[in-house]
Amino acid sequence: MRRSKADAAETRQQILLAAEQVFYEKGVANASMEDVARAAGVTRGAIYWHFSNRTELFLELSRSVRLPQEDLIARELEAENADVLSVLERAGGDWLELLSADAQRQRILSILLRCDYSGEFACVCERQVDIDAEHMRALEAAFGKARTQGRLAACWTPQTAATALRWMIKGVCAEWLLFGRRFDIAREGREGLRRLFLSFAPQ
Amino acid sequence: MRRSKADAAETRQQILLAAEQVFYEKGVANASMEDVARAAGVTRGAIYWHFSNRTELFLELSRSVRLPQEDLIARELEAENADVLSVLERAGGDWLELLSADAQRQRILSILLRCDYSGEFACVCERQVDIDAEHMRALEAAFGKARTQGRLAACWTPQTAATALRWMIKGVCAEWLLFGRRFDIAREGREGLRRLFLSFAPQ
DNA sequence: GAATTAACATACAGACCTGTTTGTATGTAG
DNA sequence: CTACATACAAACAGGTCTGTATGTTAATTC
Repeated sequence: MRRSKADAAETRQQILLAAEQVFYEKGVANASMEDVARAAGVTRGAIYWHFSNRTELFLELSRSVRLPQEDLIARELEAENADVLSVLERAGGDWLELLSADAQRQRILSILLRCDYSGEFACVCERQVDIDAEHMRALEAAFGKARTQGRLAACWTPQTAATALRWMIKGVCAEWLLFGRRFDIAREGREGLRRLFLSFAPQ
Repeated sequence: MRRSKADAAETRQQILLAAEQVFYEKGVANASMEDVARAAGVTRGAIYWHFSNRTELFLELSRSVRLPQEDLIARELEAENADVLSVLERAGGDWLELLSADAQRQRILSILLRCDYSGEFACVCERQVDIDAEHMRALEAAFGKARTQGRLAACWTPQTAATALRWMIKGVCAEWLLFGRRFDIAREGREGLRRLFLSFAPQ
């Protein structure tokens, strides 16, 4: 029962969706390929046709979400001469709000956070680390620009400011996603960012 | 070959030490009991004698480390009328320094961070959440005291300050432990705390 | 000092789960 | 229209890991 090319693409997408659901519920390591297959309405054969193994399926899944990094970078770059800090603050807040409204993004981020990267999934982790490093460079550049504009308080360096921002966003995401989403991440996140950026500003 | 009570206790300790090593290297889910047994110089029989299953072994291991919470609380409580904020800042910094010098603590925290708590290990996670909640109450109380002393800037509430502090410590620990310990956590951690607590202070 | 029992080692049954292979029906190119 | 490649399903082979049951020896107990 050969399907057409378009059918196959849809099957692949179904598998990714199912993997997202199942990995989210059982964790990447605990979910069997059979679980994923059943959720996708296919057999393991289909999965192994489209993906060579679980790790690659996971890798592909991780590629399908934009992390805060990428969005933040995009926002920051488009603001040439504007007030870099307020752009960054708004971009961070917007991203948190986007996250709070997008269940799929929440699931994928949860999977990435809850996963144990030691062993077979190390390569997935490495990719995250790479993205992270690039993001840090961009953030530091942005804070450097703020510094030359005289908009960064003396007690912060571009590096420490970027680090603090990164820690806060990572912290709030982890807190919210891993422990039952027990607060309003958009509101409290923006509030946290507001206070942090207040301390970034001179005086 | 029945051993004496003292011998048995030592065996148990050896198993815990081995579990720490193996779980750290392979992750809790990926390590087999056989791995742990071999590292401890016993057989799986010994492990199953002392611990009913892997989850309980893991739980016991998690009990053997003091998290930042507990130490911070202790420090904070002993400071009755002193400057709460500087006590908290120093306690946080001290704890990070302690962590940076204690390889065992690093390993256990790494295990706890990297572990996937969905499924069988949910109970371990719950314990962490409970400790966390209690810690937050204590921290909020401390910041509340600072507020009544007029030492907390108007833009912070006890709750938001406690949250920010928690996020920062969690963030720096996760960053350092999970991604190759690529910076001086004691120094940069203290620096981050310093800046955060500067923004806590009035003016 | 016999009986008991604690502290393991060893052996075993069986549950998964993975990766592969084989089969097959159907698009699709020539 | 035929030959082949594609997109799977189904069956298979093998390994690993867990939990338990049972054996064994030496501490304790009385």
